[in-house]
Amino acid sequence: MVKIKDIALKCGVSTATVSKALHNSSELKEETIAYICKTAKEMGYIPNASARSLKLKKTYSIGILFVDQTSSGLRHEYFSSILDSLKVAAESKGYDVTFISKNITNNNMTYLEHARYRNVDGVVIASVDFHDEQVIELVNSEIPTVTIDYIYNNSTAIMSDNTSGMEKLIHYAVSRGHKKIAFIHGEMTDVTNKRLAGFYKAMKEYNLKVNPNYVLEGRYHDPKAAGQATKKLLNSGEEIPSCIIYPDDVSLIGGETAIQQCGYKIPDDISVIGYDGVNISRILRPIITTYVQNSDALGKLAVINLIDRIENPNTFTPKIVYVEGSVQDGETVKDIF
Amino acid sequence: MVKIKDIALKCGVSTATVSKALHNSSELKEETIAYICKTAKEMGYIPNASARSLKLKKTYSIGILFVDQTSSGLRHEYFSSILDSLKVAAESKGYDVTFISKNITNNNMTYLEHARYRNVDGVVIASVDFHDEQVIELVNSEIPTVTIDYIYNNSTAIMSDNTSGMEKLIHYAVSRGHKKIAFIHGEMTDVTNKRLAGFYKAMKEYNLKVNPNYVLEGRYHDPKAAGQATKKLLNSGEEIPSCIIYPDDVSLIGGETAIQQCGYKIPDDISVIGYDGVNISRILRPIITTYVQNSDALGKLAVINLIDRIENPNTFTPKIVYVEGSVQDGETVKDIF
DNA sequence: TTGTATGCGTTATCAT
DNA sequence: ATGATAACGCATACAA
Repeated sequence: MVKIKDIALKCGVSTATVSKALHNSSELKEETIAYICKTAKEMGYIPNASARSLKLKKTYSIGILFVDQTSSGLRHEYFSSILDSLKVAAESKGYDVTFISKNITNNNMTYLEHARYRNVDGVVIASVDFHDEQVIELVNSEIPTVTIDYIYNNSTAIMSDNTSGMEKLIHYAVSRGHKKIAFIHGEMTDVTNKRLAGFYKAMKEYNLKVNPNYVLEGRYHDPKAAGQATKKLLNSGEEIPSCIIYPDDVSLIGGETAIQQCGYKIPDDISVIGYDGVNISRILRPIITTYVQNSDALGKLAVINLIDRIENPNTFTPKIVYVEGSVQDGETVKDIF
Repeated sequence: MVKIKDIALKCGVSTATVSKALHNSSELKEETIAYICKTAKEMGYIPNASARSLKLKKTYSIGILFVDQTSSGLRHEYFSSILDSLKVAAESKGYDVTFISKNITNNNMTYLEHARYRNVDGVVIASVDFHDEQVIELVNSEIPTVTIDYIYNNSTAIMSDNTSGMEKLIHYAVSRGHKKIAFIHGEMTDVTNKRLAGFYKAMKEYNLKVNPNYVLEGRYHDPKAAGQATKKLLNSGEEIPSCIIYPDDVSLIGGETAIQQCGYKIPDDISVIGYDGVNISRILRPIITTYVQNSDALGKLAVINLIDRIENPNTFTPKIVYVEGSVQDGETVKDIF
């Protein structure tokens, strides 16, 4: 690998001059810069990030924290598309992306230790257990962080607006004439709480009574759980709802199967609504009526805000950025008037 | 950040001794090591990867190269699950994972330049245009590489065995009594060529004639293209096939819609077979009969082989590792005897 | 306008 | 068994 010293030798100047030339320093004569840069390119010079980082205490790389449990968040389209947009945004700003995890080497580092070890300039935290002590430690550290879908009081948060998302769905369902709306939600996480809040709030706005038996717990990305909850709902002896909202599009598919097994037709007898707006929701027939989360914007905004904080630490104050999605007008909700 | 010097000061020894202690050098007295390591931990010492890398010319990090076009490979479950398993395997070996791309900083680096800049110890190449000059440059460089689903003659390749995958599918279809088998394949890539080879080979083995009109081109992950090809097939005036094989599970869904629109029932009139075995294939009803690619094994093997090459450069010779998947016995193929 | 010298944190060689 | 010191490649304060 050719280094600054080599260029200096070839050009008959000092390493300092070369370094300055490569940074387009105004101290140097135009022609010196041109000459040095030209030979540097000819010699195939590539700076050494490690050396630079050691000197500058800055790596131009950001860490990305995805949970590293058995079934990583990466496998969910919502997160993989966040990762993708995040990566693109970071690269366009000159930052590289590195995964942060616990298990680096044998000497079990914490997230914070790992981030320090790699000297990342900041970390985007997504899809983790936000109550994990190690995550909290990281957020409270000197390392700039941005969280996705969770709010700490000292870190910027990019939020897919789950409350307004639910409100929009209820609004949509009501505008189609639905009044008996059931909500099968995911396990009790913060996201779920927000959706529940939106659900109750919107129902109240329309003066619709919420039948307590119409609110059931399923699990995210678990069609079987959704199916079970659906059957429980339909076999309870209670009047059946005209519309069921599911935790996500994948759960919805499990729900659809259960509904059909109970002898009902979609959407003629029962309408169904999903959440996420994953790719498949547009491919299946009937097209799924669902709430499309703007995962592209989430990833991009996370990076923009993180880098802004990194590069302007003085003007920084924690922000909460809400990202709105939109209702996908599919074919699983029937007009009933 | 506490550094070796701080520990040395506190312990009243030299930095050299601390460094040795932290590496469990046999030169040192047991008790010295114990004492130094204890205080190091107490002081919250974390090594500095940049400094270490500068000295050792080794970063304990590997690059991962995904295409960075508009629609990144990351969005396909096949690749995101490869990435996930790859990440887990790398971390368990003490290596971190960094994305390699073109656009780092303004001064458009090539893949190779980027890899050199970050001093990654090796690169896993997946989901790219393998004819891209920059990719070829990287593979031919001094940096160890492992490719996924493509073979260069001087780099280890981890291959999802597309030929035997197709053979297994044909075998499965034939064992169910099918003879009139159509194959809608993806655009003409190397993967497609392998699948075509497997298709023709297996058909020949069973002495089944391939109707040329039964082989059509669709596009990967494009249900619309699959639907069009399906309609072309069914409206050609030709006798309809009893079974259609699609480029992937998502395409299959588009095919199913087309088949139903043409007035046929699945699988009673026409059986369908997918490829990939994505999550959704198990969730939909009917469950998709498909070839499940072992993406976990692919990611893991890529890392294992890459690290092996990194750590044992002398004993290395390029290998080709074939990873077999298995037929998922779904509900979209009918027995016809 | 250019050069000299130093230090970033670590490891390794060679003394002691 | 431990310590002094140089070197890794780069950027910068300061000198010339």
